[in-house]
Amino acid sequence: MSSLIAELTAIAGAAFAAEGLPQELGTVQVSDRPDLAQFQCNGALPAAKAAKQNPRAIAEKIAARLRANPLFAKVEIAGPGFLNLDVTDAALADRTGALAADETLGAPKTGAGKTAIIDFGGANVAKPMHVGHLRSSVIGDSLQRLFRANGWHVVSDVHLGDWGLQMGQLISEIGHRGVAPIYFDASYTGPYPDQSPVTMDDLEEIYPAASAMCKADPARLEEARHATAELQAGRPGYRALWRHFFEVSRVGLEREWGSLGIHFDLWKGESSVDPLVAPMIEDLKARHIAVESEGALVVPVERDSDKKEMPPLILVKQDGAVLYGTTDLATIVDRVKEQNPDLILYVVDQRQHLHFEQVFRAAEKAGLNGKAHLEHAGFGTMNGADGKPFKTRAGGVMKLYDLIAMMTAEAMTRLTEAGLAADYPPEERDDIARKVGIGALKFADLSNQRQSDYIFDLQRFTRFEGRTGPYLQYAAVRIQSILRKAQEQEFALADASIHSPEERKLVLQILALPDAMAAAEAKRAPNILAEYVFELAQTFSRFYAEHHILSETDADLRASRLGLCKLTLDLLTKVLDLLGIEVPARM
RNA sequence: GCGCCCGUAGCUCAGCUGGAUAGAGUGCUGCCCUCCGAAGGCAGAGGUCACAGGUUCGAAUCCUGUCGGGCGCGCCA
Repeated sequence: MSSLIAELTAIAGAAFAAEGLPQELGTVQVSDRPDLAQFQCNGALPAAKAAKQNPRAIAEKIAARLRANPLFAKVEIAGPGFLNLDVTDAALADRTGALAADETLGAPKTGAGKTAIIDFGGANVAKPMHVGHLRSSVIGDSLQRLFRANGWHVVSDVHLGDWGLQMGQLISEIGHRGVAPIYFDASYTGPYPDQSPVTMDDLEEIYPAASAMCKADPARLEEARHATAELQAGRPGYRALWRHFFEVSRVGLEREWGSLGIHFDLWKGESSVDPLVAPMIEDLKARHIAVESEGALVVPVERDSDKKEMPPLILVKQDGAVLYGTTDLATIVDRVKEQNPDLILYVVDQRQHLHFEQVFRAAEKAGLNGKAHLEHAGFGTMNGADGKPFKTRAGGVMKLYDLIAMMTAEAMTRLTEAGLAADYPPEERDDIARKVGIGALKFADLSNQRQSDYIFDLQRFTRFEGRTGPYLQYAAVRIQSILRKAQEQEFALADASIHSPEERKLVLQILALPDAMAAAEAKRAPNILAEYVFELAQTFSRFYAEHHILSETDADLRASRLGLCKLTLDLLTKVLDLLGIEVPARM
């Protein structure tokens, strides 16, 4: 099914075409002036400009054609030539019934038959997740949910950082500590123990220590570099140890993302494409796409049209090691071979934009990307109240785990203050606090425009008033409560019909969902969904404040209003789900 | 030095493929619970859309410049 806006646009487009004007001029949008009309079409203005005619005269011709269509309750010309349109209540109710009957709630099928790989998460093996991973995870997860809902075949990939120097640093540090000598015995050929010699907690302690050691002592750094090279060359003991790091980390990371309701289809990493690197380099050299420069092997990616300096992508550095641009390129080769995607979307910090531009150019130059459109959906940083990247009070990097604990604790405080869930079992209270805390964090993050930085404000995010996650969860819970009572009284539900301005506005907002989903996908912008769902809740509140529902004595009217409640709840739940936010059963 | 992003209400932010009176939340003032969860609803005050030019019938939106802020710029990821 198509959206109402799409239907109106098609009708208006046909009217323009019938007048010998471009069909695209028929674009219909929700009116900027809801006091004047439900929808508007501005096409007569550019048409007049091109044809050097009076816009009102053109608008009049279009209006005459539209008036012949019984769909419209009103077709008016206003101002310099705006077409103001109202749709009949019968048509609105009809479209609403169709949307309610559709199990996807009218999701636009923009991705039908297409495959997207979404690369997000950005975590590293052996390192705990911190606030820097929050946005990639939350935005990437919302995009994977949205793309799936819109009919895409989505493959999400964490693309772990698991193959660089940090691995060599860990290995050499463990060697020095002598906690697992068997892995360092060059004469031993295995098998190696199944049980990891280190836990995630160990790694969290060892990694910073190893990193500091390498910084302080050039000899240790050299050792780490050597260990990295040996690992990549396949030394059995190091490979076995690395496998332990990977598995131990994976368990920890899955638990952490799991607590946020985030899941990945693939747990690949830089190491996964290691076997593809050497053949790829040989291929690029043979085709003279990769050339030698200052002792390194690079792919020049500058173009004549560049306004800025565009450094080449370095594939192999002077010492023979490969860089993350190399593994990124090999990952494209792997993805094209495995999935043949139409789109590869990288949800990574905006500061890496130049890097991705280099990688994409190199991939396109070498024809490695198949039919895939390569796109970097960058995002800004989460800052503290001082406008600088968010830190703990002590000034250190805040772990994601601690941030979530903080949000959950604050949510519990708010619930207690409001006297909510007071007599529920403790486990349920904890569960509600967790959902509210995470919902607050996700909604705050996702309601900002993706590219811009934003300021973390614990108090503001967890409020139940205003534009917050908790407010939306509360709105949904309140409707659930109404429906529960309706069920207890065995009240019937019916398709929505329109008897008042508040009902009409709510129906119009409901019918706009497919457009919000399409726009959010096109711009890779979850904030469009966040805005939509907030407006939906607000529109419902106005309807709710104005009308009796359970206490309505006219049974047909009551059934229609209950139907509207149910549909609103379904949409609220669905859009919150697209944002990765759960609604508690009660609170 | 070169380049990218940003500057909108006291505060936090939308809006930016040009279009009618620039929006929301919060904060402030006032009104609304003998009825479904008032964590709500209604109303009001609050803006030279950083500044200066330009294009256009029309600019927060496009172009140029200035000022202010953030970020990036070959062998880290």
